[in-house]
Amino acid sequence: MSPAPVPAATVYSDARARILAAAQRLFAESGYDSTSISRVAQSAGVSKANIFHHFSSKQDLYLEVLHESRSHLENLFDDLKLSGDLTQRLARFLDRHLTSIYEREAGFRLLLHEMLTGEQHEAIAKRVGGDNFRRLVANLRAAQQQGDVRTGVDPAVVAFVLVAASAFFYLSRPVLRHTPEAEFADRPDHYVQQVADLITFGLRSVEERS
Amino acid sequence: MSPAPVPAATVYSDARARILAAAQRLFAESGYDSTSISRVAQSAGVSKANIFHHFSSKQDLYLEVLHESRSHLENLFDDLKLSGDLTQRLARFLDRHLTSIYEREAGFRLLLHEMLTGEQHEAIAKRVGGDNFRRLVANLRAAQQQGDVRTGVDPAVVAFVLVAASAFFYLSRPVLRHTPEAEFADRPDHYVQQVADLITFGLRSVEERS
DNA sequence: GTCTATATCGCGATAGAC
DNA sequence: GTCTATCGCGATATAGAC
Repeated sequence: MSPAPVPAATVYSDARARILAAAQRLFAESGYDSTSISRVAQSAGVSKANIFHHFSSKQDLYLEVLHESRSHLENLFDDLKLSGDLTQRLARFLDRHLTSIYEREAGFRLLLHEMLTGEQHEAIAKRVGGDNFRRLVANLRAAQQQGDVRTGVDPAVVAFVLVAASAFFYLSRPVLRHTPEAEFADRPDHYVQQVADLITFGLRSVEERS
Repeated sequence: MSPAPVPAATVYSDARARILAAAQRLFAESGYDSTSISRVAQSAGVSKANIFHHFSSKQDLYLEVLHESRSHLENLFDDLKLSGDLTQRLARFLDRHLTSIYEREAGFRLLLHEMLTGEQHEAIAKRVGGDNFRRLVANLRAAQQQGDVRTGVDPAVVAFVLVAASAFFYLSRPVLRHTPEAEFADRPDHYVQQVADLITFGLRSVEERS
């Protein structure tokens, strides 16, 4: 008996997936308008017409890419609930967050493009910000109620500054590499540790503390 | 005697200036490729051909806009050398920085576009980052040597986090407005004060401090 | 310096063979 | 599902009158 043939319906061409992958890379690099269907086709190894077979329009292709990317960004933030002292917990959070950004660089760049020029702000807030940010704020609020974090600080602001420290580090890095003062540009570990230390202990000299 | 006519050479048309202004606004809103010469012409109230009379190409127009914007961004950071306690100095710095961003919003958006997709990173570092960032780091280093800031923190990292806190706040604001946890999105004063407080004192509860 | 008219190109999208 | 060929349009850029 010959092996049962794979049912025809499941022998999908991978063209669609290759198109999505190529489109994500190119949209992420240069944004929507700067990316032509021709280049996507060339990069994916298919014809232009084939793209319009799988997607009804360029907009449709872009929205599918965006949708896929948003799903992959849903776990962009790690939970902060880790053992150890606060500085190490924050350093670990920042390290994971930065690592996540680089691991999902294309998706993250799409997100930045959308924040700068797009009009999907509500969708981003719901799908990316929503759960991630909510959990992070909740973690900080819990730490505050346990006395690990002093009262008076707004957990949402702290959460945002943590995210900003990683995200803007990614965005600025090419510029920082040409800034002599910013030696930390090539030392993400040092940067992460410094930020965690800064936020945990503050700037004040020890003798000044009340 | 009739009044002396204004010398012809000085009766410049303001078309060039209007083109530059319109181009800056449109490039800032949507980026390079999404902005057509036709729209710039329409917005500036001149013909397409007139734009090519004043500028040799679209690229040339964009580079002139970028050059002009960079000049106006040179004083984006205020000096930190202000009297008062450290928290208030930082709050004031952040407030002025954020105000500068909104006052020069178009130029700042162009900068973000370039950071995300451009290849002018070295020029940005030299013209925008350079002096601004250098002075800020120098201020912090001086405060450190005077004992106002504890040893162990890297002044460059602190400077960067301050900048990131303002810049990423601007970039994220449209998304934050749709994020229930981020009430500070509509309260920049509160946000600025919280960040200054956070960085000066850190997160630790008072009884934990060594 | 400013315009109208036009050239030329590459874009998104479609038609239709295989 | 995939291709070649093509359409129609708007893009950057140019020519030349005023």
